[in-house]
Amino acid sequence: MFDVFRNYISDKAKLTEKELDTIKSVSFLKKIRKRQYLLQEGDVWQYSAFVCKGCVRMYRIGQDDTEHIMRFSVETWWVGDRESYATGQPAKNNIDALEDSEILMWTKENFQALLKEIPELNAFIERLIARSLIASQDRIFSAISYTAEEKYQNFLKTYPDIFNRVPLHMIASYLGVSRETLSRIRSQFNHK
Amino acid sequence: MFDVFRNYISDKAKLTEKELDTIKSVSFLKKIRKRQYLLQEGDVWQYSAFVCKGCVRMYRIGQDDTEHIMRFSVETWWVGDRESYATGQPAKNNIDALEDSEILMWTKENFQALLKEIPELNAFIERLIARSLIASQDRIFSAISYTAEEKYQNFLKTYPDIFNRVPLHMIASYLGVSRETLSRIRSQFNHK
DNA sequence: CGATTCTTTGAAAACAGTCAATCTGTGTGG
DNA sequence: CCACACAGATTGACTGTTTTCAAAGAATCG
Repeated sequence: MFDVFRNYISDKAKLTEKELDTIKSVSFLKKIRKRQYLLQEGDVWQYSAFVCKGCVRMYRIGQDDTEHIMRFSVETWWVGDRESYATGQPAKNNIDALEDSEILMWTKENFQALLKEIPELNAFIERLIARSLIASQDRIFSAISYTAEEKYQNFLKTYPDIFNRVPLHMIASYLGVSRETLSRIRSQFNHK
Repeated sequence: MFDVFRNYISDKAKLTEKELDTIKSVSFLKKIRKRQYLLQEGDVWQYSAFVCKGCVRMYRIGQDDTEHIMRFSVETWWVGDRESYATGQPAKNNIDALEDSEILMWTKENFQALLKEIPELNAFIERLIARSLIASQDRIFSAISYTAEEKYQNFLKTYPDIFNRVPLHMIASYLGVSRETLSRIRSQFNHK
């Protein structure tokens, strides 16, 4: 499963075989079943984690006890609660698996050592975080400026690899609309 | 005006006087009048910028030609289009002044040299970016899970120093609700 | 003071949410 | 292999919220 990571990073950061070996040597693979938690609200997230196989979601519980999905991660996406990671505070988020999944993980300690040791990796992670910020900004813009239908269309366009893989009511949750509304938007669109 | 920055950073990063002098030596101060642009959509943003005085906003124009405010920045806040900065691509955002303002700036080139030269500064900026990501996540959660009233209450609580300083219709724009709705929410709340 | 910007209010229409029922497909256990 | 439970998707009727449009009142600024 490390090969998924190796393949992913090959065109994104120029790492030597030795560096990859080092990265591999401190990694470990966690297999989780569908519906199993990777992180529960209240626990502290202390890992870097990369999805090699499967699909997971990160979500928060709102006042009304409903789930609000912050993020989906499929193969070759990273996953984790950055807030808890950065602050050491208990996580506000839950992470669980939507499919049987395999997650490549590093402890925070080990990963930070890698970043110090391998400047290329460090630079790559910086670019990753920069892109993450851009994606967040775009999602905020979508949330405050798009209609429900536009949000859905935009989701399809932005995440074509996700929308046919996760339940619709979860996409609705991600977009911040009710599942019924999303269902109606879709049927409207199909009648054209 | 550099003293505003000096004072701001003193308890956030341990910098020597010499380092501060270096940082100051490559900085420049830009004074902008109310309504003046600091960045216009289509231009490339190539600076790091810190608000010493005044208040600016960053916004995007939606399909329907309406402004959607992505961010306010007042004294001791940073401002800039990170996406354009990171990618070198034309900005999607506009930045303009809501009050006469004074902005401490560095060119991207100079600032990156500073980051290399002063590890403490680099570490501080990393923490800053981490916090920025956390704030973005919270805003996304607010956008997809709160009612309009909750969004407003949360804004008041989160940015008490901003809400009585910028026009209400801009807060409405920031929250993604119409100004009329925000006005009604406020009057409801006042009648208690 | 006049012009502009900002805020509020009213009424109607559009929109989205809720509740409840139904329909579908999937998978499990008898 | 069938029956059943379960998760997911859809639909209808209703309710409630938000937007839109229009107008008018404040506040601010030159």
